[in-house]
Amino acid sequence: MTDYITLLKENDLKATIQRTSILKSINSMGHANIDEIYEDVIELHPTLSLATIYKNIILMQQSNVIIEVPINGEKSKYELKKSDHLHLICQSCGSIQDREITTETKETLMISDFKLNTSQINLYGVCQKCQKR
Amino acid sequence: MTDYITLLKENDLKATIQRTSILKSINSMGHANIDEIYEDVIELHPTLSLATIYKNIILMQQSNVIIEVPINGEKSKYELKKSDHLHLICQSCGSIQDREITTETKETLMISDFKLNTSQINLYGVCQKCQKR
DNA sequence: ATAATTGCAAATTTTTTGCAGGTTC
DNA sequence: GAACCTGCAAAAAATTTGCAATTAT
Repeated sequence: MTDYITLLKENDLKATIQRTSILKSINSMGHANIDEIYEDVIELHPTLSLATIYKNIILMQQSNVIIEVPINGEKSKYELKKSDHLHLICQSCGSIQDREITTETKETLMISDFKLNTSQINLYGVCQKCQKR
Repeated sequence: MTDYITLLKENDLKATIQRTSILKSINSMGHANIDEIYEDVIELHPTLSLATIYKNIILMQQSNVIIEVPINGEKSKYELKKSDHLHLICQSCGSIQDREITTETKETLMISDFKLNTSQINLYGVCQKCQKR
């Protein structure tokens, strides 16, 4: 089980209940936007405020504890920082799946004269489940 | 020179001055968010309202005349629909460059059990100009 | 002539801010 | 104990809506 307290401290953030709750919530959903996090988190902590979520999402993003996943026509979602991966976004059911970015893909994305920092690959389409309907 | 009137009519949208102005504006900037479009467009059409821009961005997106480009930590930008390409986003100066998506890259992104529709590839890093500083 | 579009003002939604009280280290 | 964090309420920013007047076809 991931130790959110350690994760936060390693990044010079105080380990508050609010922060560990937000991280736990994001992790359980995989990818979630502000409202989804809020709805989830107040189940256990009814007094946790939206303002606190906004403030912490910004902070934890700056510390690279979480990553923003902007999505066409929707509010950005957030995920825990993990190794490089791409997103399969189903336009039918909205589900998001992670997939490894292969070394071959990475190689084809090397571009001269551009010092690559992070890549963001979102593939929009129809997931397996929805294809079967 | 692109003919925005034809483009709009082909997509069953009436060719109003407001719409052609918005398209012209997006094209001249390459990529622009709502506010940038507004600032640009009122130079020539001071009465064109923000509400009209919002309404039309949504409409023209639905008709696939323009494409949303969501960007980490910023408001989405919009670009004219063109052939598949990826974005090089400079984290230093904010510039956005288009690059062709090579067939090799496309091949490595074929994923079984996922019916791919559109792909969105944003590479964040430092552009050539900024590297030289 | 008809149906669609515009611009305005108002309403709604989303995000940010300031600060007193509480918590973490 | 010092510095930081929270929750509230209020402020600011972003987006949407309704409608009368105008415009495109």
